[in-house]
Amino acid sequence: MLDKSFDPATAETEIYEKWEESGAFKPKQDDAAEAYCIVIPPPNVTGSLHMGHALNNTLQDVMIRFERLRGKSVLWQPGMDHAGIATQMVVERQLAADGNQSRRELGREAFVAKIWEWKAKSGGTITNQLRRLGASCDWSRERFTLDDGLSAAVRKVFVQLHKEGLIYRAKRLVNWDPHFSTAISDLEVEAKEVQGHFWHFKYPLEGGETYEFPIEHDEDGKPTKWETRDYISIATTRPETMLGDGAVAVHPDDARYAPIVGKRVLLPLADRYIPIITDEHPDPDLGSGAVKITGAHDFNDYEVAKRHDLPMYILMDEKGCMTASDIMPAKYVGMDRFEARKHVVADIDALGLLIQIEDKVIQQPTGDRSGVAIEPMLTDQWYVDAKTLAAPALAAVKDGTTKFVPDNWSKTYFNWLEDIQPWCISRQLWWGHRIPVWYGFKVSNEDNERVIERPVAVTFRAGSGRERTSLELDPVSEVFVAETEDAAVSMAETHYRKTVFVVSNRGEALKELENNCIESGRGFPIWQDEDVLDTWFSSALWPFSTLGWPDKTPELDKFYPTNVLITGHDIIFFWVARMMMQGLHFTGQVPFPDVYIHGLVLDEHGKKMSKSKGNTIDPLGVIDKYGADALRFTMAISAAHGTNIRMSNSRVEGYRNFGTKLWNAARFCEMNECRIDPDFDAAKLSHPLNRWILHELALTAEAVTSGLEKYRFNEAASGLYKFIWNIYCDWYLELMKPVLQGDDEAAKTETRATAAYVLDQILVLLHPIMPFQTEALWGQLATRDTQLINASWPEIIPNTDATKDADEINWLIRLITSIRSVKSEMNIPPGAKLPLLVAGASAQTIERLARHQAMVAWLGRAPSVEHVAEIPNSALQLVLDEAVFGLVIEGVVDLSEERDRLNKEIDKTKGEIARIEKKLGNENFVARAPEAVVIKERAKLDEYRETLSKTQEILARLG
RNA sequence: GGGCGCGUAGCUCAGUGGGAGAGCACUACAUUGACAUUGUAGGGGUCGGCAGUUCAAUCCUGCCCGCGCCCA
Repeated sequence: MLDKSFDPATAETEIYEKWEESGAFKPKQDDAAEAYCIVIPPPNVTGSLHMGHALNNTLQDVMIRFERLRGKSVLWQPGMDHAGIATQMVVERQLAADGNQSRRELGREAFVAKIWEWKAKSGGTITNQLRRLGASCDWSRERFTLDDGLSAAVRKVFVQLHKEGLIYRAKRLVNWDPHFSTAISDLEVEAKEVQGHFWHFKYPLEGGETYEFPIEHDEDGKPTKWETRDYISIATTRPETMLGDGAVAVHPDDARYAPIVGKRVLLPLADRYIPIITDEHPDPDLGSGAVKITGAHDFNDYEVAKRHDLPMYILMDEKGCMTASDIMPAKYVGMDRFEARKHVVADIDALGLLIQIEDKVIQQPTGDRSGVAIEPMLTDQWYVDAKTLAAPALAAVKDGTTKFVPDNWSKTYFNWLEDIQPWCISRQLWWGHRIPVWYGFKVSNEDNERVIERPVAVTFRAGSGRERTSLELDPVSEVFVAETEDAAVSMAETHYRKTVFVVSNRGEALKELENNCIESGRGFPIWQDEDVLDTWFSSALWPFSTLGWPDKTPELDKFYPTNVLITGHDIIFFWVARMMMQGLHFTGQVPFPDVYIHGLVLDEHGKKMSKSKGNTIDPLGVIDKYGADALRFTMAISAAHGTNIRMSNSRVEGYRNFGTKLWNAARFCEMNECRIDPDFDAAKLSHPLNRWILHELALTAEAVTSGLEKYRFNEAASGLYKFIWNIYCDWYLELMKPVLQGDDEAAKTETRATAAYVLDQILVLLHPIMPFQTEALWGQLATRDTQLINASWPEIIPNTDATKDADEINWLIRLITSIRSVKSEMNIPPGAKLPLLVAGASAQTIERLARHQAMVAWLGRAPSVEHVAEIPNSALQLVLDEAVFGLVIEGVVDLSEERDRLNKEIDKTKGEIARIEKKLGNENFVARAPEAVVIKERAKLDEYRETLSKTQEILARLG
């Protein structure tokens, strides 16, 4: 006997372990079975399950379980990425909290060892949380982006792209995060609106020159009043960068400044002269229309500086502190940039050159992890030629090889890829894939021994004095790009034609040089690039590196390309585009033909959930309270194409109740000895009730199947909800009761078997969305040697002959509903047993009434049915198709109430008739609408007219 | 400024070129046998506004109003 309800807390873990232990999550070993594969969008190793994960993984698991039930050989490939910055941050914080040495004090090797320790202990909590959700990943194949195999793939890709000229080193402006002291990608920068200021400064013209500047204008914009100025007014939101200005720019059409274009101004504080140039960039209507140009610290200015070949002065070190003492007065050196800002403003003011300070809301570029203001910085970094790789990735979506679902997201994808910038892939971190590049000194050609050592061209030096190879423009390095250190050494040896040895960095190499390593015969030192690769560089390979690439593994052969990537739209740039680019380049195939983009999970007020807002809902809390199935069902039924999901406990509670409803239906079946009959044959059913429910089941199975095939999770879920609750529970089980209490043994046997069969199929159909409870029922309702997770998806073809049965049962349902409705409207207790009269019934109705008398008696509370010539006024009357029914009540009918009720019916019917008559009265409609539509309308009109006249007759007879 | 999307019942949201739907909430009634994590019945909407296409528009097109997200 089943318990009164399902207890997720005790059952779910047990069920999950059984699945996993039985090997149910591994792909079926059957060469004939079609392959189906999804790679998980790897969660971050520091991550813990949030609602976005819950949605994302529910949908993946629904597809995985669905296809597994359909008999495919299914692989859901799980794993995590190493999340360079995030992980380093977590461990650094932990070190600090525990009062340990800092990262720098520990040194690279020891620090990385600490991170591995951390990972072993607390990394990957999310994988256990995914188990709570019911995710049926093949955990035996779990991968991590820093695994040996995946790391080898990363190195191979780097080396090959470099050989092909698609990876190169360049000095460009990057987004620099001064907190983490690393470059970050555009996508890791958020524009945050903050209250800032617009500082207006005077830059005096060289030699005290003056010009006439218009200060008043007439209606046509013509200047009417001028003043004499010996300066140009500029405005800036970042005063500290003025120390690195290379010019002042004005728009070429800006007549106000025409007289002074080409002249020079004195840059205050820095005491340099800089030119006034023209460029399209300044907006004449913004501020004074004159813009200071700081090429090394602003993306727009950088472009201007390049166009005009202006000098670019690097003002800050990796921590955002002022440096470069040859450019600026010594007093600023070492100051934090915001401290320097205060001083610069004060000093300008002291010179009498501060015009005004305006309040201004500014879009502050902010590091999404660090939360500090991003500093555009001119540095040497490694870049991927993303534009070249993007071309095939764009084409594959344009020609439909890969489809976005819903399709409108392809536009987002196109917009980004069409305007893609070179992808900066180096990060100044310690946690990640070390860049497989080794450097050595350049040597002169003559003797191939004399090292050419020149000072670096641009002083960008770590505040700590630490050597930073990759950050310096270093034209004196030889570069050896290789997959392994051994390969790099042998490349270098070939190059130098001498022995080569590896040191840890350039400083070490210089020391070796001083110690005459070459002369002594020890050979040439080389050292590896100290930087690591962007985490996304490895994630981009995920769909094939996890399957074993570059080895030709059976898994790669069988499961690549994968079938679908399921993810959120915020990740189109991060994942989808990059996986497409690398997948196409290295395998020649798209990584997935479908990309399903789901919405975001919002809080109940429609706001994005975020820790800082404190409006997050913990999915594990929801699972604890309502069970994983309820959460999953909520996610699935809410996942309509193109919509976000508002999460609230009341919804989850509702779907938990749905689960309980099914549980109790199963319990009812069990109590009534509805057991699976191995010889059950759906085609041989004779009772209309059973033929009808099979028909409804087939329609549902079809709807669920096609819903899931189209990633219309909400349609699949709501189809199941309606069938299970509103058809199977509300009607089938109710209509079944009188059958089971009757004395037709054959009908009882057939009905019991049908009830059990339909319930069994329900469990299969619902399993992808509610795996735990369905598995529990599957195990408890029958003794069997299989788990539901491995059952077979129903292949039911809707029975076209069932229309007659469907009409009949639907008629029965309408009759019972009408009886209940009349009683309710007339304030008669629903339990009151009223004999039923019927007049004008057709042969079919007479037959149906006879056949289903027990059901009418039970659900309609009608102890008897009597055919009469005319329904007397002493009964409540209702019209159903051709027949009129009467409910015999005790005592006298309240005629005025009865008239009101009938009049209401009449008004309703009249409204319908008027609407259809108007339509049919339109000649154009009859002439142009499809014939079927016209016929349908005419038939409806006839029905309504019949109902109307019958109801009017009843009313007339009431007097 | 560019792109995407949204506006349908009190709330949250599906949906469709041809009779406006669900869940929750609400009202009334019911209740010892599958289920109160329930049942039955019911009220409630000019489908944001204006114009156009069409025999027919909540749905297609354009404009407007309001809102959200992404990119610059």
